[in-house]
Amino acid sequence: MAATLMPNKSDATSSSTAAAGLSRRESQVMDILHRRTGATVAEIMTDLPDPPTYSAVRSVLRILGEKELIKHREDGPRYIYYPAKPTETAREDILAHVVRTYFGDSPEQAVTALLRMSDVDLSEAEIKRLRNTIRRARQSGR
Amino acid sequence: MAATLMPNKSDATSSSTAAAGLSRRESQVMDILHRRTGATVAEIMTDLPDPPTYSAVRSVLRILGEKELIKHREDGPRYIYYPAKPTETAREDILAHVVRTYFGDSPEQAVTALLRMSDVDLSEAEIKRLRNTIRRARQSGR
DNA sequence: CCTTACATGCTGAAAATTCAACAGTGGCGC
DNA sequence: GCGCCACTGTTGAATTTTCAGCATGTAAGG
Repeated sequence: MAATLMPNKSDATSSSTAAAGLSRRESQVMDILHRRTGATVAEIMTDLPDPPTYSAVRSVLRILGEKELIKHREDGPRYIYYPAKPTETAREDILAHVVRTYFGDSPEQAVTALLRMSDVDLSEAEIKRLRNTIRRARQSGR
Repeated sequence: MAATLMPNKSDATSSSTAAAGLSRRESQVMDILHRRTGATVAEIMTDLPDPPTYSAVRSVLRILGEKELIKHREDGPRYIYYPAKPTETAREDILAHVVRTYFGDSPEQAVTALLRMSDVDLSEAEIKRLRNTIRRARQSGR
């Protein structure tokens, strides 16, 4: 049943960094943290679009910390910041958001777009693995 | 000067609404516009997380217009706003961003996550279509 | 023809975000 | 031991974002 993914729960936007209620800079930093699986302030600063000062980055980091969206671990003299929730969790959230927002709640269409977008990069092995995944889904699901 | 000052070559984050340089509200509105394929101010207001006043929405719309991110068409007495660039284009942008940020540049992994996330919703017909898509990619791509 | 309802366009202010300077702390080489 | 360097912690201000009120215009209804 569940024709689509889910009936509209409530909020129109829920977790695509900014859509989740984060400011521009906050989103950018979170993205970097996910992409690098943790990073130092210097690294974050390097990856940021219009590199602000060191202090500016630290301010954003502090706010993200207060919102409990990130944690930090000591690495000798400096800190390494990383998302409080695993990237895996964030993946689901953002995929759900993207599918709902840009693909009319159709995961299949998203998959198709994904494949078409990168087909030249798909190796045979990867395609094979994909087919397995699909087969598995087909068997277990229904 | 720390050795880590690098001119930003092509920004780390670049097109996931907010990551693209939009503010929180701006992102939310753009998302709604994509999701509804055009909407009136009233509709936008309804879908917005913490519904602000009519005027507030219009302000955001005005700014988005100045940035040429949206257009509007007249529908009798009111306007219908819609993204300046087709949703199709936005899809590619955001997918590229998501894949790069959350899936280590691996489209396959994204596809897998997508399938796993929604496998129970995949109908046989859809799976079949998917397999066709994959086969096509395999043949044409390489 | 006049009134009402609802929409847009605009302006100025409140709130939030973004930023930079300054102060404090600990490690490392000299 | 002493100074130097890199880093974190904090505060206050500039900029941007977000918002609401007011003025104006147009179509529908009496």
